[in-house]
Amino acid sequence: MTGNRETQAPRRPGRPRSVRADKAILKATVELLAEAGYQALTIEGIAERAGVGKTTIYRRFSSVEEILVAAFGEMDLVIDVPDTGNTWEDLRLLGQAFAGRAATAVMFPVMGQIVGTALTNPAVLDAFREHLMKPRQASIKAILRRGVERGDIRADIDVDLIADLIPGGIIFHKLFQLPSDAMFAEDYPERVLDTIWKGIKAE
Amino acid sequence: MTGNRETQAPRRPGRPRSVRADKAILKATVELLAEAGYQALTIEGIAERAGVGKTTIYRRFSSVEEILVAAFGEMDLVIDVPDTGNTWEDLRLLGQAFAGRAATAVMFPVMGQIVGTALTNPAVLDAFREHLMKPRQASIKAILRRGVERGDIRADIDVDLIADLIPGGIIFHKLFQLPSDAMFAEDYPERVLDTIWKGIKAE
DNA sequence: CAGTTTCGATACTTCTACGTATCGCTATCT
DNA sequence: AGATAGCGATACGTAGAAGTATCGAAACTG
Repeated sequence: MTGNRETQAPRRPGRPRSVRADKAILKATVELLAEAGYQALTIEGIAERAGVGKTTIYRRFSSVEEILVAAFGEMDLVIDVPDTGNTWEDLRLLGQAFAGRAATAVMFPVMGQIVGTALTNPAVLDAFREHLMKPRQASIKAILRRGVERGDIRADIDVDLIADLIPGGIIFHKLFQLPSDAMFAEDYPERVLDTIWKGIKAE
Repeated sequence: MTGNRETQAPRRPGRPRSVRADKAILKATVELLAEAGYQALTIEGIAERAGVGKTTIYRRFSSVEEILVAAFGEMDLVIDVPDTGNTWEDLRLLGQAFAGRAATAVMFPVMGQIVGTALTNPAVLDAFREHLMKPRQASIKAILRRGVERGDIRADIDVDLIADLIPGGIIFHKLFQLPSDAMFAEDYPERVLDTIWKGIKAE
């Protein structure tokens, strides 16, 4: 068997691309984004931070947006879904984790800027949604479905919609209700949950 | 009475600032933002569009962000609150108007970019929130309070929270659930409302 | 009318990032 | 060993916008 060159490893001649550089580029991109925001994302800045030549980046990507899409693509994060046996409590824990992480960081402005780029480059937002948001919503859905099975939650609810409503209410509050420098009230996620709960609980 | 120079009209000598230029600058800024997004907002671009010299802008503002804050400050928009006599129907109309306007325009990316600037300049987001978002939420609150008075809605609900939840659920869905190029399902605001309604209706 | 300030226009310097080219070196294939 | 392609580094030209300076004209005050 000699003819496996095209199927598995095309193996062009010459020095292979550095896997180390691959990783350094994506890592530097994410770090810069988290620390300094979207506007700090320049090819030159990424190259410097990654300890990599600009050429090395241009050989792989042709724009910052392409790098971001690739970085998000490797991020499929795993959310550990709480399972206390109590559906309400599971949702509360998830909501609080969500709010806590969000309140801390540069996360929200960055999310805003990602949404902002959708005007010229939808791919970035699409990748963000697919790899960063979907897993979070999937964990909410998992809890909701479990609640339905247990009989805690009515079977006729729209799981997808509830999974929008919980994080949506929390995020919207932070973005467009609270002053920029304010934190969440500690019990806010719980209050959101309380209101929604009345609309979805069984009986 | 001779000494009113400081209280009313300081009236410096020389040619007065052109009110026409004032308006043209703010108008051009808002139009550029709506048509081309935040990144198109440059002093030079605004000056050209407003038919005004750069000097004229720098005499009034020292950054694009300052112009934006001023522009938002003049925008206190009046939302006409529907009053059909039916609380649920009032909310549905408002939600649909909201979603309709949002689906059309550059509105969301722009909102995203405004949120994004909060990282370096909270004043812009604060002005946006104060003058653009608050009036919308005020109209939701007005409907909710009327509903409570009518006895359609339970008296112990958290009006502020519900006023976050309705637009929050709708916006979040558009931003982080739908693919970039997708429109709202026509009945989405209504479905959001249905779910929340179960948690707030009287009896 | 004299004095003052703003007007729009234009020119100018500075800065930042882009994208390309070139360097000597290195890693891998045949 | 020789060919090939990637490596980091550096230098370069280009482009867009920032911010400043200067101009003659215009709009007010006293």
